[in-house]
Amino acid sequence: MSRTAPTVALNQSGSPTRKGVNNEYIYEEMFAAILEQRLAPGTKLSEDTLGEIFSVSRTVIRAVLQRLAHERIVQIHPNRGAFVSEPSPAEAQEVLQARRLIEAGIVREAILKQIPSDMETLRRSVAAERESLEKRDHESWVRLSGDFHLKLAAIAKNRTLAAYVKELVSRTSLIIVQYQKGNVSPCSCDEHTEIIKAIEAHEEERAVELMIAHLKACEDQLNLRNDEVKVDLFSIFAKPGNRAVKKRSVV
Amino acid sequence: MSRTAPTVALNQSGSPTRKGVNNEYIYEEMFAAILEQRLAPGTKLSEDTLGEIFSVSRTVIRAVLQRLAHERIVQIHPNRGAFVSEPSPAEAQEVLQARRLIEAGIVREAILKQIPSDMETLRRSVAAERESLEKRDHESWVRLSGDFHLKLAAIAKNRTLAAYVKELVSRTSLIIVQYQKGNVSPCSCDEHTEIIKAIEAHEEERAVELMIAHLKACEDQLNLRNDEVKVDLFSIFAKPGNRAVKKRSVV
DNA sequence: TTTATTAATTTTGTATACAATATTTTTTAC
DNA sequence: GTAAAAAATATTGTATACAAAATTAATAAA
Repeated sequence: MSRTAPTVALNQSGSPTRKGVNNEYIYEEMFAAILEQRLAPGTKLSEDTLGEIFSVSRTVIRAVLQRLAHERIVQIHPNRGAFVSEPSPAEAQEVLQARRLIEAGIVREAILKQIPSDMETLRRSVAAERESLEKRDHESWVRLSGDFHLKLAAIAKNRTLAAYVKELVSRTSLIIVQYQKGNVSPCSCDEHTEIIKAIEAHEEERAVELMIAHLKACEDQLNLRNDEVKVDLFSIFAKPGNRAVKKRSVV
Repeated sequence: MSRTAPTVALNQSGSPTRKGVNNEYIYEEMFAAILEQRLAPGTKLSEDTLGEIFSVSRTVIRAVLQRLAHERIVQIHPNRGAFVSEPSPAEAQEVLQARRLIEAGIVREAILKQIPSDMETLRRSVAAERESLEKRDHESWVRLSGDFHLKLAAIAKNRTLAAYVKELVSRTSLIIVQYQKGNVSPCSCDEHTEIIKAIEAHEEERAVELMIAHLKACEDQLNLRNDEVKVDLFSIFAKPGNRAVKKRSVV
């Protein structure tokens, strides 16, 4: 069968849509919305609502949510729906530990595989990061700060490891939203610059140490003691024989 | 609304099925079928056929295929369907490189986190592996050989890294099916045993070196030169002015 | 009023229907 | 008989309908 022009259909909003093109767009939109903190951790992601927003059926939304769930950005509770992930302190430590291991390997490989233009790409990334920091544009900074690590991973020419880094960087963003103590440390750009220099100079051990220290610093800026989390109000107020406090219900 | 017994529906095969329980079962079945080589790389996974086999609609099958695709066991070609992955030589090298990096880290962490019963678990795993090897049960051996790495990853108590190892071990199975040169090396069990001993003795550098050597040995047993792959028959038979050979068509 | 039970509503899980694309078969021209 | 074109068939992508479960609202009992 010969076709001169692709057949198109109209969805309910009237905009033309070819088969199978919405999916990726919707994924990118939701991914960005979560990472840029327009959707806070814990937010319910209703299939119907999202379907309305993007003018597609729940079928498409469900596929996107499942993909995000596999990347750990979204958590699906069976029969209850999808929610923006709320990583636990233990999970946060796991993610940072995984990053130290994998990104140390990325640094070593990047030193071997680098070509001059690669380092130029990294420097531009840091420049954009510094700019957003000066503009106090926190949302951009979070994204660009992660971007450096993604670009570095790309240089190592291992798509499998790069995919893991992408996932881990995304999860780190969610972790930072939940557990960052005070304000953002402005030193991150300088640390990135130091890493670039070490890679460029083929100083392998130094580059690796800088990367590990950088990620440790990130973890140190988090408040991972589960203080406000899981405060058991019952055990605080319940005194023996205190009839004013009702018995603990099954929750 | 109070329920004394869960409501059940009957699917077309007449077996009772509660909402949302099929999914995981079907995933496990398909995962096992691929890893045990009952489904060869390249096999088309038709949604309709699989739906018939498991007595569910394409909706459920599609979700499972998407999950397998995200784990790189299955490859989805848009509008053409899902196929059992056929990893390229480049992808094979990527996967083995990623394993060396991540499993080296797993070994270091396992040395720190291990409790005596862990090493017993690993020894039992190797014993099962040796048994399947003696019985010439190749399918069991492939599975059990990977199982050792999964159990080791579990000891390191990092679920994120363990999930990556699971994915990489699965992909390695597919790679072995495609690229293993001769017969299986019977030394794998011994290498696993040596790794256990080194971990138990807290000999960190030796344990790491053994693991890396083990995975390098695995890679060395593969024929990753793309010889029979992409043989261009046209360039072999086409001689200038040879009218007996038809012109190359677009393939 | 408060708590437990029941009903109503909402939302997810799955099957099915239809549309878009790919594949196969048939037809037609040479 | 071969090759190209067209029709027929099959398969995937998406919307929708209905079922199952969860959530919320309403009612009844204490």
